[in-house]
Amino acid sequence: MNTENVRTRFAPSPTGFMHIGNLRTALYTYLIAKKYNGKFILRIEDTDQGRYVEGATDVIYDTLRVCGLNWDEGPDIGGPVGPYIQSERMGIFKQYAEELVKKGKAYYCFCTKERMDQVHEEQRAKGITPTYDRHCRDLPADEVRKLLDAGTPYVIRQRVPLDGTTTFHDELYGDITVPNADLDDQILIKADGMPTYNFANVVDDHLMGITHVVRGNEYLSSAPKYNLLYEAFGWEVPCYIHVEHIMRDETHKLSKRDGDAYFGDFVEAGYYIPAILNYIALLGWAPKGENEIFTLDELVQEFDIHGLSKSPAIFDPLKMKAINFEWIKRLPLEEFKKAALPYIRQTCKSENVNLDVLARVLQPRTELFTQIPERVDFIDELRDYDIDLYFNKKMKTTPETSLEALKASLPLLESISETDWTEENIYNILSKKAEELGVKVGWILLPIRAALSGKLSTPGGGVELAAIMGKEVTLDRIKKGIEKLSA
RNA sequence: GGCCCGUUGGUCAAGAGGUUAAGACGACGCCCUUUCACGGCGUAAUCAUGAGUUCAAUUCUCGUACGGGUCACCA
Repeated sequence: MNTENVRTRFAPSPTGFMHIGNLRTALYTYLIAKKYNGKFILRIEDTDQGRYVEGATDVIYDTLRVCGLNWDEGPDIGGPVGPYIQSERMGIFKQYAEELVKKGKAYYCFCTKERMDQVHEEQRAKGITPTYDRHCRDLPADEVRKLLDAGTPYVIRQRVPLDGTTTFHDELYGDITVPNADLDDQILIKADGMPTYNFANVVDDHLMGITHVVRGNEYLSSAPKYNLLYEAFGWEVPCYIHVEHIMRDETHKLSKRDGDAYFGDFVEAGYYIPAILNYIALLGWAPKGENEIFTLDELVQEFDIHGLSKSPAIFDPLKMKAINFEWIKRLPLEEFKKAALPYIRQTCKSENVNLDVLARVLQPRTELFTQIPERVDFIDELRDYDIDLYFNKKMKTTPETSLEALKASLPLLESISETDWTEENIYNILSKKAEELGVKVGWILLPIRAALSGKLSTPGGGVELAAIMGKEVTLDRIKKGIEKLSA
């Protein structure tokens, strides 16, 4: 594979959403460019007027930016081979098609849409694959001239060889050979003078000097026709890398219907962006070593197209969550705190909260940031809870023993001053008491945790919660617990 | 249906003729433990199928099954 002067491109259509599969293609494309110190180019393919969506281009920009997939050339920053928006390139394709006509590799076709519909229908009725019947392929030159002069609407079609085979090379799949007889004389220039996607793609990629084309597997079947086009022009064929789809299950692609197919969905769901990138990189690609956690820069180092998979990969939300969790755990505490704060503040508005301790206990148990609000909601307000909370088999606690424990703790905690209200001091004084009483420290701490939170599961144990919530709230809730247990 | 591609545990996957067939997620069990977790240790679980080549096939070849893709004046 050529690795000199690498130029790759990501060429999305602005649909208003960034499908996770598309983003993965963008990522791989970016990685190849960066790996070989090449250029990553962004080209917007917006020629489908019918599909125009307001603001859709911004979704592309924003997504790539927040992911760190920065492009070296593109519509907004320009570059030597612009314009980078396909709709602004419409004028340049027809001459290339006409060049092909001159070379005998393409021809004018005057068949109407209506005729084609009819032909296709008849073909289908006969059970044959609908293709162009090559009605205009061998029209005499003077007749073509006459029709053209008369202003007859026409399209330009590719003149595919009638026999022989075409072979193209894919970096992953190797050589793939197909009989030319199976290839259709596809339209290059439509009746409105605009190029078809397939044609514009070939011309643009060449004009932009693209050396590596990463695209979805759905283009595998049209690749031979691309090759024929490159050959007809005498252009160098780029290196193809076709990547398989991301599936929801064995038989279905991950699609918008699943509600979790778009990048934005995952951000909203509380995923950390570098973790999203990390996971999708792994879907269909395997690193050499055993490490699975990579930053974007590390991916650039590690990436190798030979680790790409030739079969579709099923998207596993569980694994993605695990990767996200791993990322969160590895975050420096300060960074975690910063990212978690907005989520904490959704349900915990209190100012008298030790955020450092809270962040610290939260971090190793946060898989998704969106899990945070529910987990800290007890801090502001203690909701009524069931007395069963005080039963714990392992520590041998019951509501009765808990009452004892709380009563014993209260004066001790009261004796700690506001300024000495630290985890260490709280723990020491309570564990000493436990020792005195000849019980496990949990015998005291479990009831405290229950009284402070009213919950079965909390971030941190009794000591941490007391430290997080402060002396005043702690004492208040322990008193409430004593009341409840005394009733 | 024609053509093209693919098929290793539940999932992602390593492997590129001879391996105890990695690792991760998940599951299960044990340990640790001031809850739930985290963490540590361990267990179970995979080469779609038939034939051929070979001293030897997960690995090479062919067939079969299954799955996907593609057959537009859409991109």
